[in-house]
Amino acid sequence: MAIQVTVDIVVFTVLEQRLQLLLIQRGIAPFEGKYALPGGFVLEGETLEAAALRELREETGTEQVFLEQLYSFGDPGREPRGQVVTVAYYALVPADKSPLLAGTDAASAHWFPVAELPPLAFDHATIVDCAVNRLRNKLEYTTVGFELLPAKFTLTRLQSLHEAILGKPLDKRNFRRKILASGLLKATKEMEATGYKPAQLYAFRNLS
Amino acid sequence: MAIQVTVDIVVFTVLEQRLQLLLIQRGIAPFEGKYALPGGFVLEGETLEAAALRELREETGTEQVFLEQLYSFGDPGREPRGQVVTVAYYALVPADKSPLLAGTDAASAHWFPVAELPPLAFDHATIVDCAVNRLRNKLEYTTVGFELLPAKFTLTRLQSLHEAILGKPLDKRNFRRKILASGLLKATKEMEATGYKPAQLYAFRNLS
DNA sequence: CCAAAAGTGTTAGGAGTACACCCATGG
DNA sequence: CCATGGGTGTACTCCTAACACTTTTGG
Repeated sequence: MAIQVTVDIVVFTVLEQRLQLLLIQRGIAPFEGKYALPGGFVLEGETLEAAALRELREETGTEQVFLEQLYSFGDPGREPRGQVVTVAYYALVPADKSPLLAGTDAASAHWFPVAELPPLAFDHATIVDCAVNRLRNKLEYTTVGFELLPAKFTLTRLQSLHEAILGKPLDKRNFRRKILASGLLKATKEMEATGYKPAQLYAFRNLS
Repeated sequence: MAIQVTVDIVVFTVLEQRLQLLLIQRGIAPFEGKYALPGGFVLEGETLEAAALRELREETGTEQVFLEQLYSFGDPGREPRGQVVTVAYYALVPADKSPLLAGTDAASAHWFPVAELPPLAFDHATIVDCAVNRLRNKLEYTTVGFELLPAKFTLTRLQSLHEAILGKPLDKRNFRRKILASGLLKATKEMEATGYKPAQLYAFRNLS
């Protein structure tokens, strides 16, 4: 029996000030009842990225997400039914777009904070570790953070997003100085009126 | 026809002050006569890394190398004979161990400076770009540089290695300060006698 | 004594970090 | 007027980058 190729996706969001990811409870053996990453076989004629996007859509209803290849896992024995090489991806979806899950081949899907994951099927715990590390690293030298926010946001919100991903508090003044110095944001003409003192809303300066 | 899985390896060395990589001239169609990366099918029961090491041994006689997974490529059409997902690796071999090639399924294998590569088969030019970028990045925040040198080496040699990989000159005093401050090297009791003023030989402080 | 490569310090600017108070608004 | 979160500046340290001469050896 030949080697088969799948994709698995670690879908991140930040909800309730915590970094969370999407897991699907398996309805069939092996690992029936355990939680696993969304994913499935790559179809012929399909790119790897297209397969990841398709699975994401089929299992979670999510579209228009940031998606990046993570690593490939192919140890014999990682899948009891035969040798399966999986190309892992990670995705970022903003909390306001989290579709909460009109799944088709998912028995049930839920968000779990990365600090409180249930036992995972296959080698998915390894994949998740790899994804969390990648995300934390990339946060420090890229703009991935913006992918998890709505189009307009306050600096406090961006900061608490970073804190949720990194799992540690950041200094408010230093954070603001660094972010503003990067030139990646532009102030909008709007203020966020909720709460007490109104807060400046910023947007990502996508290409100027 | 099912999707198949291969590994391809970008094998780097530094020879004659230049970053070079290993290419094999294909003896069979498709792309007969063109140069390609060493690689081949993953066998059942084999890990991806084991497959890469096996191909490296079979095609180049190289063992005991630094090897790291790079990225996976699976676009339909990248391989005219059918859909093939390849997991790309890159390897570093010190110039003094470069075996210069008692290949078996290689019609002929040669080192090429990365700046002067011939046209490559399949999507191997993309894979090479990806590997060169990764190597240059990793050089700046890891110890991969040491993998390309013999056990004992002078600082000048280490510097010219970095210059060859990065493709730009470095300041001698700043380079030495930074490397020595990292604490990764220890001076040996030996000097390199070749040439004029003898130079201190250093070794990588592997785990202390 | 000359050619060749080894080795060595200082300064200036930028980035990161630590740290505490006033401001605008809604109730 | 008070509770809540928004917003701001300074000082220190460390890293980076620019830059040129002396030393040791072989021939």
